[in-house]
Amino acid sequence: MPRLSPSARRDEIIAATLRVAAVKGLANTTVRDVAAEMGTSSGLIHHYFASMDDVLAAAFEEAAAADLSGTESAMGSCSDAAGKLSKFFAAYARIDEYGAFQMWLDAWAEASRRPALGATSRRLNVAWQQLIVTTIVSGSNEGTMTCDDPEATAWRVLSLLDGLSMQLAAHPGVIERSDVLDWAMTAIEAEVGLASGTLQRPPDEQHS
Amino acid sequence: MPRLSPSARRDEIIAATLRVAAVKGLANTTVRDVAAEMGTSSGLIHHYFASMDDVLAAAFEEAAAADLSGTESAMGSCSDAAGKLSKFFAAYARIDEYGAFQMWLDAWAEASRRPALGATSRRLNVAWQQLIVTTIVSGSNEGTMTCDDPEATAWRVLSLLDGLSMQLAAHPGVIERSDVLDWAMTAIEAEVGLASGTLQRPPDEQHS
DNA sequence: ACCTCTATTGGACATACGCGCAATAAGAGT
DNA sequence: ACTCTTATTGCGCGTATGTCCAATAGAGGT
Repeated sequence: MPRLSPSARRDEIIAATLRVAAVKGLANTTVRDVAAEMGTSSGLIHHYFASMDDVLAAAFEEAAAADLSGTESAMGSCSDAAGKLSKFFAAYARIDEYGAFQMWLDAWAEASRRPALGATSRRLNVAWQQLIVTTIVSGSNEGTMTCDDPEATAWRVLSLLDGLSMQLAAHPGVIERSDVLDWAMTAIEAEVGLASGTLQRPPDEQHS
Repeated sequence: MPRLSPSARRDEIIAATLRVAAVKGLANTTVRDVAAEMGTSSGLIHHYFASMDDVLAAAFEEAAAADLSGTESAMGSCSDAAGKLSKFFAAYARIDEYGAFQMWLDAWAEASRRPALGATSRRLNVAWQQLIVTTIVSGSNEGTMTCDDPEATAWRVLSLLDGLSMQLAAHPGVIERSDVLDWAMTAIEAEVGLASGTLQRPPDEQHS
């Protein structure tokens, strides 16, 4: 196999890991799977990562951080706090439609068994929560929102969203995808003192 | 080891599997672990179960069904709907304190990859939701609660509870255990038109 | 007592895993 | 051309897994 620069090879390992994990799940992705996906030897992977735990953590970090920064920049296109929240939910919806939510389920289940993956999962989860917190705070400063405890509200809304999305991913059909967003948006409207229906619901996309 | 009747031995295999799984997690529980826990040989397990998958599915089913029926009977000790809801949350809290929540995380993550486990997980999850639904309906009949859509309310409350508990299990320390129950109970109070604080909060148990 | 059924044993077998390491080869700087 | 660095190989080690099977032992019926 062609000799690559360390950073290019590292990126390719992460990309290959994500391709495998999308099919087999994060927890069931092995060193040999990744090596076969790249068409290289398995030893190469340990030349760049000290352990498989680190590979999985880096891969999860890559995917989740991309989703996070994408959401962050989408929110940046709105100047008002309510508009930012609408963008937040629209971005979240796009992510779990793509099937990326399964990776979060894998990460949460493995968090207590793989230290590096657990630390990454925790950090990114908190980052998502902080996205909501700062928006609520800016809404308070605008005077359009009121909230006693933005930290707690953010955890409640994010956990509601996560819990509902988990049903969507694990038990397809028990609830509707469009309900998930609507319910979560209604919940945060009530939490921050917005009139129900203020936040713009994303169009309900039809799938085959 | 004493020779047992097939049904007794089957039950003991399941019980031993749960004892191990509480510590190592469902996904990481092996045939040898279970055999060692029982003090028997590993071959014995395959005399009763065709595969390890079947053992895990049976164990998960047993544990989740036991938690469910335990909660159901605890709720039966109250005649009023609000009392039943208080019992529901108290029972839920006891379950996730025991560490059984990790098992649900494993089940949700694997649901889309293991059909048997997925079907069991779905069925029991719906049963938990229906526990809330029937209580809300009986509260409506009593005249103590009002709810436009008990099915939707039940999914929202259960998902909030699951989402928050997941943070508790996967990322210890990011939120407080006592907050989880309090937030979920406050949410359902608002959903069914009970005054905030009506439901009895379980005492906050201290751990070492 | 014997016999039959089967619960139970203990280990073999093939496979898979993470990880480490000596050997190889490719590219960059001189 | 020559050297030095290091990306890459290919395989081996130790361990763990699920599954299978011939052999053993214990209990109940006759």
